[in-house]
Order: sequence, then structure tokens, then C-alpha cells
Amino acid sequence: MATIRDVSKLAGVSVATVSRVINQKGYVHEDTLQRVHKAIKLLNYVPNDVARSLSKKSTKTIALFVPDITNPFFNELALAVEKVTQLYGYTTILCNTNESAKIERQYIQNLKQKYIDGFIMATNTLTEEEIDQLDIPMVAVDRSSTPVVPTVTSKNRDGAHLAVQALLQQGCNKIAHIRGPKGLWIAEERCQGYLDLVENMPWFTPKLIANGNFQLKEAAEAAKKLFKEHPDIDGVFAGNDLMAIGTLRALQEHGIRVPDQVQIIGYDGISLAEMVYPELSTVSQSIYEMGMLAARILIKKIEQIHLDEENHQLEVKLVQRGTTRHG
Amino acid sequence: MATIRDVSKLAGVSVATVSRVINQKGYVHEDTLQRVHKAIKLLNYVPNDVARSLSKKSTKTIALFVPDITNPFFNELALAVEKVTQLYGYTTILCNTNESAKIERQYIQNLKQKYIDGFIMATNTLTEEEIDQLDIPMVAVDRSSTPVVPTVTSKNRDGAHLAVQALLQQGCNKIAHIRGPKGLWIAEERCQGYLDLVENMPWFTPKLIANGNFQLKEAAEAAKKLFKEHPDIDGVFAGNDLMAIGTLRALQEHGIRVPDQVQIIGYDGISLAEMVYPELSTVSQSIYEMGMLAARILIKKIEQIHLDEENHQLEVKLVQRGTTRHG
DNA sequence: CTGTTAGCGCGTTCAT
DNA sequence: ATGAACGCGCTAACAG
Repeated sequence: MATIRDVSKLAGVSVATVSRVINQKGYVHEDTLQRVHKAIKLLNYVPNDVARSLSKKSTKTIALFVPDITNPFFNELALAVEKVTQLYGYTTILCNTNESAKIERQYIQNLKQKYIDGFIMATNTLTEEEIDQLDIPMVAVDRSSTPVVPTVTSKNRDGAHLAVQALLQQGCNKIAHIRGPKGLWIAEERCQGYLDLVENMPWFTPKLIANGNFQLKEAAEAAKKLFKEHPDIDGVFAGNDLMAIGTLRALQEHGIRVPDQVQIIGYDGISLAEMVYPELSTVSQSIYEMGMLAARILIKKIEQIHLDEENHQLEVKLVQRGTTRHG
Repeated sequence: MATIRDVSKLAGVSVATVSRVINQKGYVHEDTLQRVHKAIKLLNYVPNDVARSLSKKSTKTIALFVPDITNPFFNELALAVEKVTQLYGYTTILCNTNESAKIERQYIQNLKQKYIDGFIMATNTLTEEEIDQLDIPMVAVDRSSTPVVPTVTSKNRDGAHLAVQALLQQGCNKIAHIRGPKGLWIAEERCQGYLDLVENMPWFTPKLIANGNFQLKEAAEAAKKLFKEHPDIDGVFAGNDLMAIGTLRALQEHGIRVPDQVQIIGYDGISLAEMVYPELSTVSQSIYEMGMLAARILIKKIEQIHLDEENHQLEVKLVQRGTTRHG
């Protein structure tokens, strides 16, 4: 690997000049510019990022933390983040914490030692104190743990309303909710949205809410139990698509027809939702939007560009497909 | 952030000594060792990886390239790789090439500038020449593009035999194959395995082979077309689980009962296979094994430890679940 | 056992 | 417009 010095020698200039042309900074005569370029081509020179990072104390790379890389939602988010960071000349590295706070901290420590420029967190285990102490730009997506960092989420409660309303209008007389993890803000909001509309219904009972932990398998188990105890449930609003698919699977296993006997609506709008049969009706949030927005905000923070609006709550929309009886 | 110099001053020793205790290299008196440790604690000192990398020309990090992060197979592989690299003190960064040779090359260029120590490729777009020129340790998993790098795969052809044999024994009279991408070695092998057993059957025709590109959606389309033209197909061997699930979905959409009317067997053994209904029968390869093995081999190559066996072909086994009529 | 010093490859004043 | 020289933080001889 050629170094900047090799180039400078070949071009008959100083390293400073070479540095100038590489970074397009400061004045440099047209002729010497050509000579330097030629030398670079000749030597197949590529600047060494490690050395560059050391002197600039910046790596032009950010990290995206996701709790579960297995969930398509986060894959799609990652794609979006990567797209914009790349556009701005940044590299993004994906960290799967596997829902483990310990792994998350390890990663953070590790990355800090590597001069990471910023974090996008789709996880929520960090305390405000830790974030402050970190002293590295950060933004939260989807889940947000604390108000001290810019956050991008969707209107979870509104979304839940949309879903439950549709189920109600389309003839459901007893609607259950498979919710996400206790204590997780977005799970609480979606649950609350469900409650807003059904709490005062004559048929309502808290037993209609089961925890599926945002996981397909757990949701399937929860659904089975739910239907055993309340065979007359005819509508399910799941806190995310994965759990909705798990519910669908449980019902199919028991020979219950969807959407004839039971209608299901999920939340997220992941592409897997269109790959099950019947295709899943869902409250779709623009995952791609969220990722792009978060990335843009982070980069602005890194480059110290002023943001007039740090927090965003994106609109959601109801997409009815095969698991509901609509129009 | 404190530097090694700060520590050395506080401890009243030279930076070299501090470096020695950090890296546990060379002799250092017990007393000074204590002093240094105390200083480190006091200053909350953490070595700067960038500086370290610059002088050692090594980052203790490797990259794993996958063609499609959306495919659970690669997620599971990533988990395995990460596990062992971590064990050996390495960090691994996940690169999703999205099946694009261009993105792959960009990543490689980028990482090379960052002193990456090695690559694990689950992709196959690199030519031998490029690999040679790269001059960085590398190992291939799953797909292997060339014989010049150590490779870890499974016995694809044997696996295909297992699947087709089972379908045959369990009463199938006309078996179709949804294959992976043309030109992709593992796809060819699995297809060949299928051919080995059915090529001479009276009912066989090449039209029974359709390309699903290892993609769920494409496979669903392919299956629909296949069944329209050959309604009497009663068995399908898919080149991977995703395509098997796509097939299942297509059949369900047409009201064809699985496994009563049609039996399906996939390939891979991803966990998603257990999450559809009926649960997917499949040729299971030990994805985790593959990942771990590849990582170990790579690390040995990096650390220049001799390997007596560079290439591995792992055993596979047939797992019969809900999409076949067994026993 | 410990300190001095010269790199690692590049960015960046400060002169000229 | 260009060059000399120092600094980024750490490792690795080489002396002692």
C-alpha cells in the first residue's frame, strides 16, 4: 500500500500538497494538481483511513443498534439508515444487541474506543446518565428510552385506534390484543390505543390482553391460550406484524378460518406481512422514512448543524389485506 | 479521554511501561504494575483503538459479507460468526451486499482502507484475481465462488437426495423442484441432487424445474405457474426454506392442501421454517456450525496458525415436519 | 525491569 | 501556492 509520502515524492511535492488535493482544501496550482493526480493513479494510492481518523478524531462512521436483527422491521430500518449515511459519506455498522443490555454496553465501549461518530438506537436500555456520559451524538428510533435524545417514532396510539376502529366497524364483537413487552413505550402506547376504544365495551375484560413480547413464537402461544379461554374472540389487534403472523399461525393450526371467523390486524407494515397467506392487514408505518429521518438528524448533530425540530412522530396508515373483511 | 501519557505521568513511569501492562507484554515490577493499574482506574483510562490500529496495522476486526440480510439463514450465520470472533477478541461487522457486486466492492475498498483483518464471504461475486490482489485473509461460507479460499459448505447434493428420496417414499408421483439462482454453485448442486433421483422417472420433464432465485416471493410466483401447467404435481423440493415457504403460501392461496395433496421439503433449517403452518419439513444444515467453523478458520489464517484442513463439507439431515406425510 | 525514541500515515498550522 | 514540522495515541526496538 502506497502512502501519502510515496505520492509526494513521485509528484515532486510535499505531503502537505498531496493532502490538499486529496481533501480539496486550500489553494493548489493547476499544474501541480495534475502531477499529484497522476502520481496517485500511478501508485494506486488510497488514503489510509485509520491514520486519517487518528489525526481528525473522527471516523465518518456511525453505528445502528437494533434489538433483534431477526425482525424484518429492523432490517428495513437498517437499509434506510445505510442509504442516507452513505449519501453523506458515512459508513454505518450494524450492531445486534439481541435484546441484551450487556451486549449493548460492550458494543458501545468498543465503538467508543474506535472513535465512532454517532449512534442510532432502536433499543432502549440506556439511562439518561449513561447517554450524557457517553458524550457522542445520538438519536433514537422506534423505541425511545428517554427525552434527552432526538427521537423518531410513529403515532402509535393513533395507529392502534385505526386498527381497532376497523375491526369494530367490520363486525368484530370481541377484540383481543396481543401486546409487546411490558415497560416498552411503544408497546404501552399501542395497548393504550386499544384500550381507549374498547375499555368501556360490555364484553371487555383485561384478560383479553396477552403479552407476546413482540415475538412470533410467543405470540402464537399467547393466542392459543387466549382462544382456549375465550373461544368467542373474533378480532385480534397485535402490537406488531410478527405477533400478528404468530396469531395467524396459531389460528390456522386450530382450523379457525381467517378472516371469516377471526379478523387480524398487525402493526409495522413489514414486507413479511405480504408473504403470508392470507396477507396480513396492518397499521403501516413508513419504516424507510423513519430510518432516513433518524440518519439525517444524526448526521446534522454530528456536523453541528442546527435542527429546528428534533423530535418526530410519523403518521401511520391502515392497510387492509387478507386478514380482515373490509369493503 | 485520558491518554497513555496521562497515565504514565500519574503513575510516574514511562509510556512504554504503561503499554507493557496494558498488553501484558514484557516484564514489569509488581509494585509499578499496581501503580499503573491504580492510575488507569483513576483516570478511567481506555486505550485508543485507532491509534493502536495505526501502529499495529491491525484492527482486530473482521467483516462478514452476506447477500441478503433479510434471509434468516444469514442472520443465524451472523450470530454464529459473531460468537466465536468475540471469543477470540475480534469484532465483526456485518455487510449486507444486497446481492450487488457493486456494493460489495465498495464495502471491500472501504474496509481495506480501515485495516480490516479478514473477510468471511457468504457471497460469491469476487473473482480469483480480485481475491489474490486483495491480499487479506478470507474464507467462504455457504456459497463458494472459487477454490482459492478455504470454504465451508454443506453436502448439498446429499441433502437433495435425502429430500427427494423421502418424497418418493412417501408417495409422491410427480415431484417439482424450485431451484436457486442459475450459476450459483449450491443451487446447482441441489438441483443436480434432485435430478440424480428423478431424471429417469417416466413422469420427469425439465419443465418441472422452476427458478425461484432463493426468494420467497419469486418462488411463490414460480410455484403458481408450475401448478397451473402441471396440476398433478404432488411433491415439491425447494432449494431453500424461503422458497419452500413461498410455495406453501402459493398453494394455500389456491386452496391446495399441504401435505394431503402436495408435500413440500425445503432446505436450510432456518427457524422461520418452524413458524409457518404447517411447519416446514426441511433438509437442515447446521447453520451455526458453519458460521463458527468459518470464523475459526479465518482467525487461524489471520494469526497464521497452520490449518490441516481448509475445506469443510458439513453433514445435513432431513427434518420431517408438517409439510410431509411421514410415518 | 524501565525509559527514550522512532515510527504508523495523515492533517494542519505557520512560515515563505 | 507550497513546504517544514509537529501532533494524533500507541507500539516496539534499543539502551541501559
